[in-house]
Amino acid sequence: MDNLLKYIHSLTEFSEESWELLQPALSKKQYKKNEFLLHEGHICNSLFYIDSGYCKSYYEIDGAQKNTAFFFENDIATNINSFGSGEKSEFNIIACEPLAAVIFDKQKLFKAAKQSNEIEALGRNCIRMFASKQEEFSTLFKLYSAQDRLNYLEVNHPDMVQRVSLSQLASFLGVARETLSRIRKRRTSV
Amino acid sequence: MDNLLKYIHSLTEFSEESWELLQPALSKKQYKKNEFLLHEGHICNSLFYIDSGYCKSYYEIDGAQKNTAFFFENDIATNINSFGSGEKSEFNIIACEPLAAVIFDKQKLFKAAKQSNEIEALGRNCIRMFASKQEEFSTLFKLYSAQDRLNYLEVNHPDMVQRVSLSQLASFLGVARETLSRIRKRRTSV
DNA sequence: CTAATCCTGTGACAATCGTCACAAAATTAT
DNA sequence: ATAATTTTGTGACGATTGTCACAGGATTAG
Repeated sequence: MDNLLKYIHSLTEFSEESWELLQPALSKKQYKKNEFLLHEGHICNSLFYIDSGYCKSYYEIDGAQKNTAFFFENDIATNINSFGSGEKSEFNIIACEPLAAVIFDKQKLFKAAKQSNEIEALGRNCIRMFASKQEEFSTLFKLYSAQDRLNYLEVNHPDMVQRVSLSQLASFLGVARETLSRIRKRRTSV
Repeated sequence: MDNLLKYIHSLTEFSEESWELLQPALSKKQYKKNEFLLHEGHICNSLFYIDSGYCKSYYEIDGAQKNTAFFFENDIATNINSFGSGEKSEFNIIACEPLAAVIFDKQKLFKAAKQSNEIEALGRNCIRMFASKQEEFSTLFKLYSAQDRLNYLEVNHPDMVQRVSLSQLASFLGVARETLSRIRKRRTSV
């Protein structure tokens, strides 16, 4: 829980009392590689704080996996729409490596938030961070070419480029596997 | 303010008392066409509830406008990252038509939120809606081709396709103006 | 260690897209 | 109403991308 506490302190003011109040909403869980954190068709009632390892969200379309996000250490993974609205998730979240997460239970989190403004503020900040991240990646597609998007990731999210395989990165960047391979070749030779 | 009140009620429980408490944070403003709601380089300290008309956010890159979002009646427009973090905005928000907005002032909104859990919840819901929307459009690029993205907009956001000109829509869909014109031609002839 | 599986690179070719250029159509301003 | 401006359509052409196919390399499972 040490990493989580540090993470929380980096986001917002947080007293020891709030931390105690938050405990009932938290649980640790280990996932094996390829184990699901969230299944398509299920309702997302959790926020997943990633303590170690990483996971991805993906849609299954015509039998192919289309990756829409990667979540690493100190990220919060969730389906923000399903979590907020209670609707079924249209995508999956799956561990890409052995993964350790701290799970925030929605109901218990809301109960705790009512008892502490700091917990309330924490929740708001998590959602805001999530929104900023979505905006960032959404903007990439409108401003840049596929090649520029790869550049951007290499500069701003080098960890992602290093840890995620080319095949996995391709759908995230909105191009075919082969195209990403050729882009990389063009880039390195220049 | 009638529309705003309806909008709030559609999102969350909201007592008359909360409504009264919220008033000091609100102000109405009319914008002319091409007037800025938010300027690049400025800090975003407002949420803009769009009462009538519509606006867009865009980056200015190499002298060209790259549109990243459109906000219509009953939408909240803002730079969620700048609003939350206090950093300068990297993009502009500009009225595309004569526009009437209700502006939420950040400082006063936070003050009001401390006095009412319902206002607090409203703020959280607005951010969540914003995050969902970003996620929706971000996903489009990873799952679909340019043609499919246009299809999606026509089905799920017909108002946008109707009200926004082709040139404006193009950068939002991540393609050149000419390409969008040809995609539309292909589509209608099939 | 060996076999099976997965990942990456690459060739070929057609489809799509970006860019430049210009004309027609639509909209806006005076 | 007329002129000015903006928006849209389209041709040409080169660049980029998707798709199919296959081979070599890396990784994983047993």
